[in-house]
Amino acid sequence: MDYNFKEIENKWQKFWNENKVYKVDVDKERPKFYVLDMFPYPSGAGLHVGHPLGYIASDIYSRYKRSNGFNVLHPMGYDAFGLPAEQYAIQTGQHPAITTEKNIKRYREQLDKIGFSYDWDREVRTSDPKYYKWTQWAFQQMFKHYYCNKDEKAKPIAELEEIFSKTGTEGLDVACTEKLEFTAEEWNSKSHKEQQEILLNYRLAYLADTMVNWCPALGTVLANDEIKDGVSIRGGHPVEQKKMRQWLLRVSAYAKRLLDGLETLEWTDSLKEIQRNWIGRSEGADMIFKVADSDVEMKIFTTRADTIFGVTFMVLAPESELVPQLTKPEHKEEVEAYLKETKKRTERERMSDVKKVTGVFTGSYAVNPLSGEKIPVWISDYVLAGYGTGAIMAVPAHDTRDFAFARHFDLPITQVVVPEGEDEPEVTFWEKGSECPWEDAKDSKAGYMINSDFLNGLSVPEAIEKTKEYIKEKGIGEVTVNYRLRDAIFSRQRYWGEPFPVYYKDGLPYMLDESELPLELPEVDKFLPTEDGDPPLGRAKNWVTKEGYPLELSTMPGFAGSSAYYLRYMDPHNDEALVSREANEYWQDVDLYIGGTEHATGHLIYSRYWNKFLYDIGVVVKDEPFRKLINQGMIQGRSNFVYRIKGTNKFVSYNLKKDYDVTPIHVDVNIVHNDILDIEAFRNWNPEYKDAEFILEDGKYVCGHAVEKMSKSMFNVVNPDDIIEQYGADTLRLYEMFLGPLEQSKPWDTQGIDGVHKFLRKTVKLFFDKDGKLIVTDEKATPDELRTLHRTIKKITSDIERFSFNTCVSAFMICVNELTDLKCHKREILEPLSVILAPFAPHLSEELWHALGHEGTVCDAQWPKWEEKFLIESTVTYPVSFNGKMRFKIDLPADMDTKAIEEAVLAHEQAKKWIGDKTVRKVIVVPRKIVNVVIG
RNA sequence: GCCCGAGUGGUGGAAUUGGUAGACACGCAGGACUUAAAAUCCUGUGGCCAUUGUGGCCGUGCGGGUUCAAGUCCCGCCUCGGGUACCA
Repeated sequence: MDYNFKEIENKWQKFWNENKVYKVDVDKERPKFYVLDMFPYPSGAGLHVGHPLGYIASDIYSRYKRSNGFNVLHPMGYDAFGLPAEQYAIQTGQHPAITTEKNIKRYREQLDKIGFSYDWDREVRTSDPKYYKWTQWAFQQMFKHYYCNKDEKAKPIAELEEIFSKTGTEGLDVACTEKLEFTAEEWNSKSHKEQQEILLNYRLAYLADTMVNWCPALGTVLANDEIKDGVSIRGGHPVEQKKMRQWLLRVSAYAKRLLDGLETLEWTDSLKEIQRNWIGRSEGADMIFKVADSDVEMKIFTTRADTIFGVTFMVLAPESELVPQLTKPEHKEEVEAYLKETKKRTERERMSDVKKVTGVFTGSYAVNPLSGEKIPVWISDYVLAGYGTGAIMAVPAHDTRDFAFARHFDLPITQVVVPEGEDEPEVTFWEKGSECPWEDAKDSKAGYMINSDFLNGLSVPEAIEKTKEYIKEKGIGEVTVNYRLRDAIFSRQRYWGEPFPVYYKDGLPYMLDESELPLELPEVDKFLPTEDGDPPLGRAKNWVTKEGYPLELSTMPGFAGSSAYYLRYMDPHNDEALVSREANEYWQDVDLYIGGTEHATGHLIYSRYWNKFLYDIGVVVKDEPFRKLINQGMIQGRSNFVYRIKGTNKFVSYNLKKDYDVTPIHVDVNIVHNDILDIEAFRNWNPEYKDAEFILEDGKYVCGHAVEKMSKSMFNVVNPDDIIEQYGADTLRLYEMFLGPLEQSKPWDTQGIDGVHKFLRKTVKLFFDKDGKLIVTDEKATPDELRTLHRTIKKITSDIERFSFNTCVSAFMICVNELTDLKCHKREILEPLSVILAPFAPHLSEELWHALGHEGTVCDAQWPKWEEKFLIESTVTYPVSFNGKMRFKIDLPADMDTKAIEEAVLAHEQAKKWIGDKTVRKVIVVPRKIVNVVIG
């Protein structure tokens, strides 16, 4: 029978749909399993062949789990707010909701063709008011909570107000923007407005004046993870620093828990490492340096307090609040000029000339708390205001940046660590006027201390310990931990996002009442900023509350809607809560999450933060949202080239091009087969090539190729619809898996797809003859057939468990090849085979399952168990090596003991040849594996 | 610079705890069927040498090491990919 995949796939997709085969509900009788795909942004280009890779893998795993008796939640939805639809709206005037709807429709059509087991009744869209009601709600909850460091937990802001009114900030240990100090009396005597201003310092969602990444081309602020190399990831536009009043989320409050939580997760080490680096924990000390002839104190953060005797100057960030206090009148002009200069430099410029050393002296001197020495205080933009305290102690002998700065401004250098493996040099101090003995800062991770008073002779770790103790004792500092993780800027000056449920009264923000949620996105005449530079929402009519108070004009960023979508899938139609207690207690968390690694520092940090907050306020039962996470690799494009001889319309074949001066030109991969150009199709492809001439080799035009990003401009986009049209969805599914390990990036090359398609046809042939008649018999299976089947069940089961889907496909091919050779058409073998094939090729398996006489879906068939008894063989073929080199094979009984094996091997005719006149020194026998004879 | 990860035939890749390197597929070559082509089926296919046949040597980025045995473990390098970058 012909393998009529079109008919089969249409038939069963219809069946699944009509019978709601993939609908799931809470079922306390069965264990749950939650498999999630990172939901897509529905772009105008539609899906290419790289997108479904992860979806196919998760679908296989979902079906496998279902067959093993689990109640599997496997939903899909759309991350529907976003810049491209809005940029398109700006250009064309078409409302982004319309564009988005259209794109979603196309995505859905494409997804449906692949045969996924999604429960579409649970679909969510982040741009749906019913959905974003809960995004807005969560934001309001963050506004209403603060973070208590002692209990490591979010708490209601009302509790903080009570603390303030009773004891002020005395003994307070909470997350805040700025450390404030006031008494209860002071708090109680403040006006309501003043109190509200102060509370913003503590709220988890707060409004603050902050330096932001402003992208003029997009007209909006961007978060750190939305920028790379100083330009926006979306569109590649330049970004500059600007101070603006913005909403922020106090993600930094959760830094410790976000870091510690990683230990409990089954994520790849590399992904955990990326998150660890992003969170950036460093242990060190805050130390106080007094300023000479002044009451001012400088607080600095250092991880190397032990090098304090090597400090020869101090540096402040230009933005530091201490700058005006420490600038002496005679240096004022110079300092102000420098500050003006640094402000002008955008982030991008700062990056492009990293090596350029700039700075200015304040005129002040600080006093080293240990040595009592007076050292100059400088200002330089190599010190960041946002990290630590915005001030450092400089140890030029052991820090590259400090060293460069010292050399540039001729500041003295004192070596305090002799690195491991080096001898103590004669000269350990340098100052202006003599030749500098060093070319660069010396490594100081390991070694011993010199020029350091009571630390002299100690090893580096000992010295760190001793200094910490010392500064604690003397009260000149405290041991602290610093995190690199910044609070997330949460405002975007754009239209197509969630409106903030916020209004303003007397310049202060207030939350709308929960009953007024969702606050729906208003209509605007244009999707551009207003003439006054307000965001697009400034164009909306009546964008005010019932009482007439103005509403917030910014909208929320992309990560807002994706931060809790996995919770909403558990209970997608609930109007009373983000997720009901019952649904959340049943589904708990995501057991398996599959998606791209590009979300490592964005979505995967924010949603962990979001989830932890919801956990703190009792909305969800799990502290971490994604227990196991797999990053699927990228599918790259495989481009093809033709070579045009310069100045002509003549093209020369790949292996002949070296004799000509040619320009390589991308050619559509869809008109190239196995690197051979379809010349007719090429002439029709572009009018420019209508009259093209060719220099052929062996009568063919051979194209060149290269692996590049899959994109329209490279003409290497392969559309899953085209593959399905030609080979069917089951072939597409198998081939995507067959390409290689899931986590690995690999180029898409349609060559080779024939192999898996042939495999499916061969499978069909085990069931039907060439007239389409079922030839399956009820005959008893032979040991060989049973061994093939059970070996395959074992291999497939264990390979699915370790997400090795490519080897599964090979195992199926081996199985079908063997059964074909055995001419096996027995139900006893073929029925279990159709069940284990179902996760990979669900359409064909469903067809075969029904052909075998079953009524219900193959999805609910019990996963077969392999039995070891069928795998046992009576003889083992031992490879026999001599000095580690395999020379011949010998068949021996499986239960033969070591001694007998040794004798049998040595008695073998071939063994004599290899031993020759040499002596047998040793014989190693690994039962059922190998024999190695050591001769010499 | 720092931190991860990876280098295996012409190609994608396999080898799960150190135990027959190259499974499975693509491609290529030869053959069968066919008027022909497509499809299908069969055979061969890491390199080098030798050959009537049996065969031999080399071989998992490079150089060392551990081991009876190394693609797999250890040390040093090279190349590519990813992350991050004035983070004190």
